[in-house]
Amino acid sequence: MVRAPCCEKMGLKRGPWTAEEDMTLVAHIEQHGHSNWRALPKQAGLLRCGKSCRLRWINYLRPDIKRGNFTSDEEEAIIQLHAMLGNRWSTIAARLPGRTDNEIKNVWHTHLKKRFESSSKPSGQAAPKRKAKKPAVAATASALEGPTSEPAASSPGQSLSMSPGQSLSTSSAADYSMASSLENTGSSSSESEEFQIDDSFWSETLAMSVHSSGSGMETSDTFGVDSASPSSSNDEMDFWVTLFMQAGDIQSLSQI
DNA sequence: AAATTTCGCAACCGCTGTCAC
DNA sequence: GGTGACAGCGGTTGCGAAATT
Repeated sequence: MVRAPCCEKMGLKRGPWTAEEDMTLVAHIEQHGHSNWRALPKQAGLLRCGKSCRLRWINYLRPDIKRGNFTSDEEEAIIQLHAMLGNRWSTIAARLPGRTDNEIKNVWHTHLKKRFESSSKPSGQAAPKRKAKKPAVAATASALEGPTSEPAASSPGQSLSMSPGQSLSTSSAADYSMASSLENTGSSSSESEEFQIDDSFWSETLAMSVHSSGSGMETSDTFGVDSASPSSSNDEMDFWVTLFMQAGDIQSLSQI
């Protein structure tokens, strides 16, 4: 199938977003929503293609995005989920409230992958050559600190930017319990810290997935983060995730 | 202190899936 | 059923900043 380019290259801006562009986009989405990404930049008066606007919103401007370093529990969760799901970053992201697929993908490729690979080797030494240089996204986040910049509220170091009445209102209690489970273990991970996961985290996580699948395949409610996404493949993926999780649970039970 | 190397992150590109006509 | 438009996803890249030499 031949497709037109996602946007006309002529006259459209590329590269890093400015604070003004961010504010324009946020203001427009808050007012009109984002039912049509392709038309949105024109309506908002942005010289960007819809794809770029969507990406910026999803990965950075959404109010429910959790900023700051990944906790060791989150990192462990990513490793576990990646082992089950492979490079299905969006699916993994759906299990980590407030984290984006892009962010998770970056974290994986930058250090989790190395850590995972080195830990899978017999004499592996996960010795990072460098320490983390700064809180995640601090650089660009500062550009957002403006009068109307709602997302600036999600500043680096903030532990959990979403609130129950916010955009995640469609998220289930399970998401929140997972989030709090992740949060409760507290502090951001230091590189020297061995990542260890509280047993209760996985038992909770597995329990909730088993519970949610108890009445069939109604898992989308439980895990869905973005209710706006109409994709039925999400439901299907949830089904498989649940299945994987159950399988893991069953295996672990059978080993007892 | 300067040059070089390495890392982390934001953004882009191209492909696929879904939906409407 | 075929086609085109759109949204979404995953891989990749470019660049700025930090660490190292």
